[in-house]
Amino acid sequence: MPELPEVETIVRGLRAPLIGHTFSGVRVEWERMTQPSARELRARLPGQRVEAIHRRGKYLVMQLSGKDNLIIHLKMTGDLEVLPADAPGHQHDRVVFDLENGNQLRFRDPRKFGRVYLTDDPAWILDRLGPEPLDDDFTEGEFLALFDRRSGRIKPLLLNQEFIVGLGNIYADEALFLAGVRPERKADTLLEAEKRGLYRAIRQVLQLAIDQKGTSLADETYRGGQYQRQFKVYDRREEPCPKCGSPIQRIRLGQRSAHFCPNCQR
DNA sequence: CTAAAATCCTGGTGGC
DNA sequence: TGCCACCAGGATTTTA
Repeated sequence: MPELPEVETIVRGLRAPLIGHTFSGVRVEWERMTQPSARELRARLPGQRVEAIHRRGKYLVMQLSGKDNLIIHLKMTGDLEVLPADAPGHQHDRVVFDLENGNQLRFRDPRKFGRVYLTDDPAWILDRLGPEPLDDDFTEGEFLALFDRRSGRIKPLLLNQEFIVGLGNIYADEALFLAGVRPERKADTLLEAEKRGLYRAIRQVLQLAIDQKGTSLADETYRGGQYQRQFKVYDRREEPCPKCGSPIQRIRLGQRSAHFCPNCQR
């Protein structure tokens, strides 16, 4: 599942092949994945050049020369790659963008959860998002302030992109392990020292994962990252905790799995 | 306002 | 071997 480190890795890889190049067409294989419609994409996208590519949370944002923004969310199983137009296609290619230089940007997504937006006003998509955990100016004090009037359990809260962006099920579990906090703890019961530890843990886990070019899982399209080798708790049910040897537990929390060490996390 | 459940999707898996 | 129920989860929508 592409989370912040995977999207960041993909963004960095797309800059060289895309920036300065111009879209010449688009083919949509699954209508529900684009907004606006495929018809409108075909009318508006051709002729627009990619001027910059950024990441905001788990969204990939391409600034285009025609004042539009092409915004893509990979959700669970999406992946993007640039290939020559005559390279063999893939069964799960859902949206294929033609470029004037003879290449294609291909959005592959077996589960069809991904989304493609074209808009001249990205605010309606991006404005609700919480702070970027790795920004230099995202301070410990700002993180502490996020807990105002928050009473739900900490794990679902970390997954809420309006609270803070970038964490998905993997890195939320890993950050909570590093901070020594149980996923089912109520947010308003965390001590200030625990919140400070969680702030550091989130930034450490995400930065290390970016350094490893993200995580590659067997049932997902995204490949190349190595962070799965660093998992301390995620997908390690009944395996020994790397700190104390206790069996890692897996529970369900907010319709998601949560992994933790019952001894090291309180 | 916040919290939590339901929803969208398909490929892989385990049980029989 | 085939069939089928079930599981994985990011973000939006619905419900409380």
